[in-house]
Amino acid sequence: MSHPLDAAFSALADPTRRAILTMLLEDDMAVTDVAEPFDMSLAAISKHLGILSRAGLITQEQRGRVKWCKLEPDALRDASIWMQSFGQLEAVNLDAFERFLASELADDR
Amino acid sequence: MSHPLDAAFSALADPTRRAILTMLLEDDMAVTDVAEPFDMSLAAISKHLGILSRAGLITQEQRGRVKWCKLEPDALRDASIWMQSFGQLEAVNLDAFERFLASELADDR
DNA sequence: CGCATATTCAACCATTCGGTTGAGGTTACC
DNA sequence: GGTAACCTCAACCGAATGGTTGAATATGCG
Repeated sequence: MSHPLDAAFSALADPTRRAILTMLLEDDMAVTDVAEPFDMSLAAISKHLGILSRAGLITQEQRGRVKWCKLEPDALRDASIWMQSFGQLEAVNLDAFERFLASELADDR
Repeated sequence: MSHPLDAAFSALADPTRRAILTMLLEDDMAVTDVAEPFDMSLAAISKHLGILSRAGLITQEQRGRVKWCKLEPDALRDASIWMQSFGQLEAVNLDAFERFLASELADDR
């Protein structure tokens, strides 16, 4: 799973993980509190959090004996942009975009 | 995998499938032509197309002996909307989009 | 110190995933 | 009609996924 989008999208593919992200939208939470509403073991939730963390969708900060989980909304941006490109390319003039890209790459040295 | 978002995101999690979607952005294609640039069997591509189709990201129309694959960009909307709810991802600005695509092309997998 | 709390680790299990191969069913062409 | 082109099906395989349990590791508290 080398590409970062792989990690992001496959992290988002699980409903439990999406629910966790939604919870974190309201506030940062400790692992145990994240686990509370779910009907599965704490260890399972811990794994889910690891996956979200490795995908960059959350960060975890240890403070004392509790580990706080924090949403990292920026990480959703690349994935969001990738998806929106399918809607937007119609609006955007593709030729102009390609010329832009060519000049961008040319300038870049 | 009951929730439609599950299907959409997990379909997007595979780089081969994202590459297929990108190809279909340019034009509708026959299954064999979709498969051509990839270093894997036709049957494997056929499976990928089935997954994309079941996720609603493409539609396939049989015409004669060839089955045409067509991008269904609307299907990305729900997933996109879901992601937008996370924070201040202001509507994608074109600069970010272009930078992203440039880097995407650069690491060319 | 001793015990409870918070979290992860390790081993295991069933299921799904992404690929292969080989056979088969349609459709088009000479 | 025979053959080639297009695509899927079915069976199989190794690896990854999502869950379990029980033990282990820190940290905080009385």
